[in-house]
Amino acid sequence: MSLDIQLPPRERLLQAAVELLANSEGAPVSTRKITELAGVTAPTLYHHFGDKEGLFDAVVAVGFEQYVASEMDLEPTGKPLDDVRRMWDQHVRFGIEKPHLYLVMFGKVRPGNRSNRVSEAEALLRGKLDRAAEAGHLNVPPADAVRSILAANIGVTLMLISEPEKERNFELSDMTRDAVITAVSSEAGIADSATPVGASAVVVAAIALNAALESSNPQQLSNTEMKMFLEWLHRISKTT
Amino acid sequence: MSLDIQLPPRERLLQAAVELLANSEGAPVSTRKITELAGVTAPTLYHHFGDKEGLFDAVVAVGFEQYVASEMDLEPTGKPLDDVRRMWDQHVRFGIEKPHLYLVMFGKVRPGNRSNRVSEAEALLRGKLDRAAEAGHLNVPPADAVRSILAANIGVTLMLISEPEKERNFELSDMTRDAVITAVSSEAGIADSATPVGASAVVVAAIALNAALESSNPQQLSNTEMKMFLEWLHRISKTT
DNA sequence: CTAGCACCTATAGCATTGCTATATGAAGGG
DNA sequence: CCCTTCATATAGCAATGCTATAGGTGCTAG
Repeated sequence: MSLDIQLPPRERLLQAAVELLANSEGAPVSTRKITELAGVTAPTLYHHFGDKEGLFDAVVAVGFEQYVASEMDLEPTGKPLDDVRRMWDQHVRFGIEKPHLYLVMFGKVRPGNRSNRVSEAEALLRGKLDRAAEAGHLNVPPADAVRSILAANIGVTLMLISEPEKERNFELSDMTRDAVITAVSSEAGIADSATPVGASAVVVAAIALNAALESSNPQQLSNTEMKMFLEWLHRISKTT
Repeated sequence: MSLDIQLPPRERLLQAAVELLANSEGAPVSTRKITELAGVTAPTLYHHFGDKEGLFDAVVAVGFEQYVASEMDLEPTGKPLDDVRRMWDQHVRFGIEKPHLYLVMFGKVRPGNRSNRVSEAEALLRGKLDRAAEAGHLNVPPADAVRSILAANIGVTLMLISEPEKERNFELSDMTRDAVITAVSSEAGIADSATPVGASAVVVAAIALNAALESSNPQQLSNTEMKMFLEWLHRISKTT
């Protein structure tokens, strides 16, 4: 039941924590299980990490470095706002692929006590947004843009994580991403909302009809007709 | 140290839980402190609520009802999307005013396991958005709009809660709110002031869709399907 | 009036949790 | 060879969520 590979205990503890964190679906992981799997006793853990939270911080630091690295691997596109979009996507992907790590990083909110990881993620985003601002692509201060984008990004990721895997609809991410980024950017100002991207009069009308039908069922169509009608309506409502 | 007011133990437990939850700044609240403050022993708690989580659920249910009530108190403005904006603001205000309750509701995310409160909040929003859709103010299906808005709303609220009270910048909320709502909305509503009095929303929407289809034929339906679809649309458009 | 029954509460204690006071071992420098 | 320093282990504490069991308490049936 212990990691036989003879590494220094510190590394074994980290490895054990990662493994248990990954396999226990969101359930709390005890220090005892960790030390047991690492083949080590309790004081060793506290000698090296001081705290359970210290150990988890170390684990998260590793994960966060991977996340940052995966972002740094990508070359800047030249359009800073496109970089921001890509960063958003990386963020979401990281959360989906390693939910346990992500939740340790961003999941436990405390009043008046912002977590380090949030600050670090903010700094990362800030870099890109400063460049966007220099290029005149922002219509709000970068500091404001960062907070808005990051808040939405975390909110979306948490929501996707909390959804059953099968039901996950990533359009949610794209939609919200473009919404907040467009809002802070001066490229396509907020004002042109009258002609939203990809929306056609047909889609708008189809959605409206669908909603209206749900609240009152007219008698002009039989049940089977209505069923088919609704399905087609649904298909029309789906853009792209 | 105990609540002297002689209420039924169940109520005393609820009251004690609320009080401790409110005063302990985000720190975990133990069942022992709760039962002690309520002047009651452990089994009583488990008899009435089954679980610590059960007790907290009951507490949260009370808080949520207040939240819903505060929303219901407001009369609809007539513009569904304005109602949505107000709902967003109510959500944020609730989170700021009762962070402990809010965090119990929305703070503990588990992979693949959406919380009841999220679903309930979704249903609330959904009501308003359906009306917006009926009025032709949406350019995405209401279900998608709900998720995007709610995810951003929760994200923003969590971020505001996690910030030191002095630094809180509520512009973050307004900015993000308008961003996501604008993104899902088509202010060029099809059924705005031109809505004939007395005509049902279904008929209006059907006529609008018919008109929209005449100018652009979508690819989602085959020719035969489209033919039948148009005929049914026609039947629906005929007022009885 | 009393026997029985359902409901509610208390006594006492279990297993697990994070963490630590203290002791033991090993490695290196004087 | 001793002494310091670092790293690990023994054993156990206090707090946690929860429960097996038993004891009231009030209501209804006989």
